[in-house]
Amino acid sequence: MKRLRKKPADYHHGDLEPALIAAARAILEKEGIEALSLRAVARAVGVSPAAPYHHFSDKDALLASVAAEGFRELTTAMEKRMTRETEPTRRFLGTGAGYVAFAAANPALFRLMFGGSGLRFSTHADLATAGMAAYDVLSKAAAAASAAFGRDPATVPLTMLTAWSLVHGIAMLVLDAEVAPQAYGARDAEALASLLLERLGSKDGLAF
Amino acid sequence: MKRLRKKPADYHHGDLEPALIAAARAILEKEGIEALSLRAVARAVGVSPAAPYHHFSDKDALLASVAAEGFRELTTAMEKRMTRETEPTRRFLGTGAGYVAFAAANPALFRLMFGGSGLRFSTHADLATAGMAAYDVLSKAAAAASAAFGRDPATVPLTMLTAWSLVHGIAMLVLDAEVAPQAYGARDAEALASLLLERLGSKDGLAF
DNA sequence: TGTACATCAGTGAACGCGCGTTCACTGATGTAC
DNA sequence: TGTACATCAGTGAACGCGCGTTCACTGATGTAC
Repeated sequence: MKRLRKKPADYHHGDLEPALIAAARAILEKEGIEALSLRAVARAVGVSPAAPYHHFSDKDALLASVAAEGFRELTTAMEKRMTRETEPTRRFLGTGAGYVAFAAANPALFRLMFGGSGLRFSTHADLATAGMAAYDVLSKAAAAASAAFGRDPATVPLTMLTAWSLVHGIAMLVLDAEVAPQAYGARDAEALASLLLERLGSKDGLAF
Repeated sequence: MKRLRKKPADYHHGDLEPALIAAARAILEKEGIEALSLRAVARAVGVSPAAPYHHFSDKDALLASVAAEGFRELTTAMEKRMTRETEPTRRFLGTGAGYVAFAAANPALFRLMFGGSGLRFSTHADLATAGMAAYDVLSKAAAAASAAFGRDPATVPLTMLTAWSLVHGIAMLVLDAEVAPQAYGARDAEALASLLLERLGSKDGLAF
């Protein structure tokens, strides 16, 4: 059990690491990636500029932690959205909708997660793990949908990649204000993604 | 010795504006967006840090010009790739392949064009125009393909958006190293995009 | 035709700024005895 | 039990840096006469 700290003038913050990550996310969404400096994060938490170095080896490590948290939330967003359905195809569509809903709710974080800064999966194990977990949700849902539809399992990777690309693309385009969901009669990005995915999945819905 | 300066002919650069844009692109691709400062660009061209201000009101204006040039090249990349084909469907597929090929050849520029920094179309008319022109190529090709296939013209916007999202998504994912074309038996990003697009366009190619 | 001169397109120094990171330090805390 | 002390998690000042932008300036150029 953690002992209660006296709130004012506490020399030791107690939960600095998660607090820094949370503050970084807040700055990211409110002021954008270019305002996200280590000093700004420390300032937001009310701590000296050197304090973060007791929890992160450098700025990149903090960014990687923020991105990893993002992937974990993306994973649960997809899972939650998926478990609202029982039919395999609808569950697959649900993961896509969850993906886009997450992106729309966390635009700057989403961009950070997907290469917005120079973060490398290869140098941050935690980030790579979290990324893989998110990938797996999409992948397994695609496999289940494909199987339920009686399709050759060999086609699963391409089906999965098609859906992922579509969903990632629409998320990015809406984030960039390149596409307005309303222009297509959709309430929001998630609805637009569902629309496109359903059209994609329906036989001869898209032949051209 | 004051007399030892550059040869007089060099005092006026003569083509500084395009030279700055070219240098900015080179830095962008070689060193990344975070290395792209106005001073670095001036340095690359061999000009004082204040010189760019005679051609661009501020750093953002230079970035917007670079992005606009990117959109113009994207447009011609799609057009060139499209005109290699005669059949409307294949022409449409060609625009998508051209789109991805451009992204793969100019990753950092592509990211700049699509919201990588905080550039706003609304504040840079030139950029907006160039963006629209690129959009039109894709849009018209989609309409032609749809018509040739005898589909309801009302479905064109969604077909176009589906293809755009797919192509934009696969471009981004390959740029982020999130997806390796080789893992899908494709030579490169362009080949992978063609693969997905063809599968998409073929009747019952993707039902799930 | 030659020239005065306005305009253009550079220079180079300076400005204030916020950044990432390091350093020696110190207050708080947990634990062995 | 009380206490000494190692360890932990902060502080605050300082570092060097490169940035965007401004300023007064000057050399080069084009043109009216």
